Amino acid sequence: MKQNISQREIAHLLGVNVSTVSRALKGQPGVSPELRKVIVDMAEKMGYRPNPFAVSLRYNTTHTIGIIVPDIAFNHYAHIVKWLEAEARKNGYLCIVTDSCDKYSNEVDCVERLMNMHVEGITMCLSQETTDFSHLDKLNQYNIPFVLFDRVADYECSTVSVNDVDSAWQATMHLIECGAKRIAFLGGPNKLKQTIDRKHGYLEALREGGLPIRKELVKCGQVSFNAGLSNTLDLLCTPTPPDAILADHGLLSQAAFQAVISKGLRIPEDVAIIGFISDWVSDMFYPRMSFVKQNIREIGRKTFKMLLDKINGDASIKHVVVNARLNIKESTMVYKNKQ
Amino acid sequence: MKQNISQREIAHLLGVNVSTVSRALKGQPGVSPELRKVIVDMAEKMGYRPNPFAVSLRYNTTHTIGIIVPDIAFNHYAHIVKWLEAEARKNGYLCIVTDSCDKYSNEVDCVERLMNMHVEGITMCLSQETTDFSHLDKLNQYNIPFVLFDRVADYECSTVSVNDVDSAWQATMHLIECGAKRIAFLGGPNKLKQTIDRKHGYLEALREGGLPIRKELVKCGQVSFNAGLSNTLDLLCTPTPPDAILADHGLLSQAAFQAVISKGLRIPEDVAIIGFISDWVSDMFYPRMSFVKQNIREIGRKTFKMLLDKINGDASIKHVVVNARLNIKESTMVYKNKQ
DNA sequence: TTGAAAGCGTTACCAG
DNA sequence: CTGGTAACGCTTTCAA
Repeated sequence: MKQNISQREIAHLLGVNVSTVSRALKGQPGVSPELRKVIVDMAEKMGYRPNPFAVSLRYNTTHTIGIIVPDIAFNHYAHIVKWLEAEARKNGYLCIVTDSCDKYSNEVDCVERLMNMHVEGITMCLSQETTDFSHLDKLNQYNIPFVLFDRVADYECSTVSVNDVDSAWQATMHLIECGAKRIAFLGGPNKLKQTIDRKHGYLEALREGGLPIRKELVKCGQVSFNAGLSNTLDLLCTPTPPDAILADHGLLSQAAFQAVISKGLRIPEDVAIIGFISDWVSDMFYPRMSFVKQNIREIGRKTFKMLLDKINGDASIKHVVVNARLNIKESTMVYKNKQ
Repeated sequence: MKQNISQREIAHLLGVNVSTVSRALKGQPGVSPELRKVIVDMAEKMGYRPNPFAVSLRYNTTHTIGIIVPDIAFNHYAHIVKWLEAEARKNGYLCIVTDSCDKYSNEVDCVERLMNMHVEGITMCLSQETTDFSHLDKLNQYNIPFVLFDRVADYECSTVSVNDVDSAWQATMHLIECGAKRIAFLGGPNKLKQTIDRKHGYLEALREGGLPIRKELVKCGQVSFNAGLSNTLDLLCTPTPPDAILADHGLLSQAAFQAVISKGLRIPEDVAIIGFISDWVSDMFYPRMSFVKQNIREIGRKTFKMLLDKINGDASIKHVVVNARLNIKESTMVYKNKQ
């Protein structure tokens, strides 16, 4: 049962000074080759590991970043975390992962805990509730680098996001081309920028496509499976239900799908569906769901890169957009001629 | 732009000693109420945050645990991480999450990095390749507490797992009761204990159910979507294909489902499928997939609890089994009378 | 080439 | 009740 061994102990055992041990182990000049070998061998033998806290204390650096996601169990975010972690590892960083459960209060708490831990930087996806940015102000005050990804906000800071307006526009246009006349938009909270942008793209497409904008076809609410389910059921139970649905988020897409099925309606003949989901999730539906394909790996890589640059002193504010594109599957493959 | 402020600086500003500041901020006795208030107010005003590295250095404790999963992007593991993180937070711990990508070499590296970080404990799900446990030996040597979850091994250490043998037995029995005569087992590597156990349950059930054991219906290989796909296709392309499939892992379940669909076969009429997946994943399939329901939250909670006990000095080795039970959906709802 | 000592921020012990 | 100081493990500067 080994104890943590320190440089001092090695020095003591060898009858040399700690500073010599330090130099030898760090490969710094100023130690004779013979002595160095003796020291290195001893360190090896004793299972020496540098104490990261002593090093951190000295250098004020931790080689650690913080990640905050709304729900680590949801595949979209988990996937991004995977790539963030992969990039972090390549660059010698460890990731402290925290989950806000999509709640603002938790998000604030996560920031607080990560600040207390003195992570070198933070990358986060905002909760759906977040409209107050004082926690981000705090990060700025303390000069802690951070980058927002996926869900960004109207806040002066670096971001990595998806072309929300345009991809929603494309999705809606596609539905129009499929012959849909009554396209519903199933979204998150009205205050969430991601939803605002995607809704904007949707509305623009309706306008350009010459379809009337019907307020009753726009259903925004919580990003949750249950909210998505009941909102979709509401849509379907009106006298003039939608013939197509654009869902703003993976959870809502799944909920919409199930709601439609549960009403005994056919996809895509009765209702076409397109959502913001991953490809492997799309494949699980029957029929497979058309979706807005986001380059998740790229989001992860770009986000980490940007954060690393900031950690290394880049003070500029950048906005990177990782383009998403449509991927058409059976859930929208229909040519309708209604009304 | 605030700098990190130290107790020393506060002491300096107030013309008192650091030790007094320390006592005041820690709420320890031995400071007059008035002075304490002055110090606390000043600390507040200056935005003082204790430096965790100084504290760690002092106490040799980090309030950090390490988590190693085979694939953080896969919902089953991501879900467990969610609950682990939730428990950790409640207890004042942060989680360093690492992803082994189901590779042994990465797993060893993750252990190494977490040890270097001096996490207080590690909880991990082994990679499918892991048959050498020298990295666990190392953890024991250094007296670093750890707990294995989900995938455990024949190694003397604390574990939290699912009743693999029994749940596979139940699943197989269920298929037999549905009238299946040729039940295939789609599993992970033959050396993976999880697969061994589940296969064992499957074979036992066949025996008890009076069905012959057919070697050609047991397909074990990589745990990956592609391996699952090709193995299932192999099964389906034989002259006497299976009429039911038990899949050993979520990825394999999904792969099996798609393989069957892609061959134009009906579920469950031609091939019934049951897998080890989560409920929300089950719901996405059409027809919904019968599954072995694992209590993921309980796995997370029990694992963290056990690790925390170890950190607090409990040296005993415990094996907790979180029971899983069948959840029957449409993918096996059929009564066949074949042959 | 090697040693001695100071310092990073915090806490604990001992004096006053 | 308050101050001084040593200690945690490591690095760096200065001196020998």
